[in-house]
Amino acid sequence: MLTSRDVEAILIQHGYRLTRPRAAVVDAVLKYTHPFTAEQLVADVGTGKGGSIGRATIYRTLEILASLDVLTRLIQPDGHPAYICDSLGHRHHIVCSGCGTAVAFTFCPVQELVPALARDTAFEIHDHLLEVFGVCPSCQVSATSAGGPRA
Amino acid sequence: MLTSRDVEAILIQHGYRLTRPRAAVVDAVLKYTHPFTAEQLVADVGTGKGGSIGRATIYRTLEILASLDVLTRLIQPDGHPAYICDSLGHRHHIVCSGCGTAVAFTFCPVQELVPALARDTAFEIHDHLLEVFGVCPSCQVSATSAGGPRA
DNA sequence: TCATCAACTGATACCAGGTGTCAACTGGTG
DNA sequence: CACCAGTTGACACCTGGTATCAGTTGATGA
Repeated sequence: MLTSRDVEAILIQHGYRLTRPRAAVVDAVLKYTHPFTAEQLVADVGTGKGGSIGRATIYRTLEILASLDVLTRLIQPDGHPAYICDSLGHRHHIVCSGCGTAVAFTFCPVQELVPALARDTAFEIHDHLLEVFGVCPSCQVSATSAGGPRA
Repeated sequence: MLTSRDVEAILIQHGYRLTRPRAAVVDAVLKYTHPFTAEQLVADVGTGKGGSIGRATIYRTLEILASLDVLTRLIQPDGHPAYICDSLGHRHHIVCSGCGTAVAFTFCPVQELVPALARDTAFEIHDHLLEVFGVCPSCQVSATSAGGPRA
């Protein structure tokens, strides 16, 4: 698990300044256990709340953190982009459509598929996007205890 | 490959009326060989052009067609949603980041992963999202002939 | 400690994509 | 033909994200 020190070190390593607003964004980001949207972060640390960080700054910082692989950008079931911060490296997530909990998994089935896919389609494959959606154990329980799930 | 007749039959089968605007949207949709965005469709058949179909109607019709699996909703490399219409069933796409060409593949590596993932995470897995991005053969050629690719 | 300067910030206006509303219209049915 | 639910199109609105720019901040060297 990353700490704010780690992230700050990464920022500096890459030639970014460590400013107060950035530190605040990093702190907030590390507190999330679920995927969060940019707007959520704006609501949390944006102007008028505990913090007073401008929208633009927050979006810019998210951009930077994502480019440094500190944050992973993922797509929510409703199609909206979200971010999650767990640790470095290539990984995918299962996201609970009930409570939003995300669990990461490092095994990437697409990487195994890439050679065959490249051969079959003659495409040069550069990247991929994979999200899995489902219901986490605790949401399964509450759905059952609530009298059975209903579409 | 689907024809407009097929799609119209599907619509009626599911209790939707076959109206002139819907038929026009279906026709337009079937003409696309590449993934297209809703706004593109609005530009093509929307008010003021050859057609005169309202934005809302186009969005609504896309929604219906996607819910009937006539259209597949996919995510473009820039993160914007797009639609593609090739045929029915579960499938994924490789999208060329140069020209937008999409090639479908029916083999889904995620389905094989689902049991293990469900066991490991205790999630009930319902759905997934998979897009692969790359460069198609003809874009590879033009990149080379244009003096070599550049990051 | 101070001066300098580029990087950074926050406010604001703006833009694009998408949705909600509602009166008018249309197609299917009897 | 009359009726009515489903559908349409115009339009206002909302939301997420971006561009701009004057002012501020932090790192650096003297």
